[in-house]
Amino acid sequence: MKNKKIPEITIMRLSTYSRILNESLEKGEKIISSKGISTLTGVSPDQVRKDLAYFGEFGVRGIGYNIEELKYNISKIIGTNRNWKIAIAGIGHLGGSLVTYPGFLARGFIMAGIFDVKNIGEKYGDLYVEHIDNFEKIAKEVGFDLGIIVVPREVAQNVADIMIKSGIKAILNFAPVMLEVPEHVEIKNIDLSMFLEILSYYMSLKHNEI
Amino acid sequence: MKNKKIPEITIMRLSTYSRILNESLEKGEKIISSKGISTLTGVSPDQVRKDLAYFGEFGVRGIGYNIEELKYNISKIIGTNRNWKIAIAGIGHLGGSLVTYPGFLARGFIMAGIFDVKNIGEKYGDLYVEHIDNFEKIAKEVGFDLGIIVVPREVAQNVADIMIKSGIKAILNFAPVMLEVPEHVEIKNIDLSMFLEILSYYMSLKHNEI
DNA sequence: CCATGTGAACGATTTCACAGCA
DNA sequence: TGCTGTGAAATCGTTCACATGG
Repeated sequence: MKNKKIPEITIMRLSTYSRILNESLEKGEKIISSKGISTLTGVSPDQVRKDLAYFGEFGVRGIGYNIEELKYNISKIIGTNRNWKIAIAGIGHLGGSLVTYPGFLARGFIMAGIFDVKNIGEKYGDLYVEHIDNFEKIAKEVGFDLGIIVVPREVAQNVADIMIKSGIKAILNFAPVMLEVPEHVEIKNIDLSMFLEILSYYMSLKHNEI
Repeated sequence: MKNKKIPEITIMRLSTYSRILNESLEKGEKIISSKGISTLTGVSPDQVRKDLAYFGEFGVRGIGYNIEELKYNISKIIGTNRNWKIAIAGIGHLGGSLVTYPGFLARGFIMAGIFDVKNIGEKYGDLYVEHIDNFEKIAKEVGFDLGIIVVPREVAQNVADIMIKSGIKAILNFAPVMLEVPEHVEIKNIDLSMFLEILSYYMSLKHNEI
């Protein structure tokens, strides 16, 4: 129900439900049950219902969920009914690939500015690389909501500070450092190596068991 | 202690500890306390000690942890003391950027094969793009441990099946689908859009509070 | 009858508090 | 004394079981 703190993992699962609802819609389906969602996502039906119950009653007893409606409600919950504007800093290999990452646009995120300290003026999609020193000025014009940091770890905090000063509300950080941000800024750190290391751990575990 | 099931989040934190231990070593430090690790990672000191306690007693009471030693022990735990060989499938923007991702090599992962259905023969680093149809043959020669899937979601399961048939032990999947894999294969799914959606959720939360 | 919504039971993880030892 | 290692308590998340209502 309302007014309870929601675990982040619930939000992650909602994001997954949202994705598979789109796929079901594309297949022309209209109704789905928690069991159906479970099959497509690997999440237990109970869990699916509990996750949704945090936010309201979206289903019909004995029937299931109207897919279109549930999709709409989830997008309202996670905020993807708006079109957040993204600024990305760091156009190395990874950064460059994120600029054109099809998944972002598909979920309603708009790439609205790209920044670096070199290759200024180079074109990506329909944006040109701007110098990071112009971030604040351009942010005033464009109004970025969310920043993605893909710069070397030594300069990541600097870039974060610039973004925050310019009014960015959330940061997705791919640099392997813990960035210091004020209370009112949301931050999510992603270290891609970490995922390989988790797999490494499981592989070692098995190997050592034998 | 030994022989208890370890939560995956503990492994993720070990990976972080490992990273900051490297940084401390580079700065010439020798000893670190759980409090020091806490400062550098944002994990509580209690949590740090509990995480390490799953695997043994690595510290000295009243003193702290020898950094070099702890780093060695963690790398033994998560298996990064070995050099896992990686095959990557899908050399689009994201895939291409992962081939040369500096973080992977830095943590002991070796990019050992790259595969696609087009751009065959193109050079990345010191590897050439091979056709995915030759995966099994090349896997026999090279002995890949771990596969990274960065292909469109429609063909991701196919690619996974090929990798598994060729003896791959773990898969990191960037395609937004739940892949079916046998019990003995480890899989980790990453949907980059999900991270943006989590941030979107927190931004909406705040906006709606006002 | 069927699938949702939800308290209650359970299980897992984190925090607390302190004993143990250099 | 200072910091680790660890049971016990508290918190958090998941699963169970069933009442509810179309």
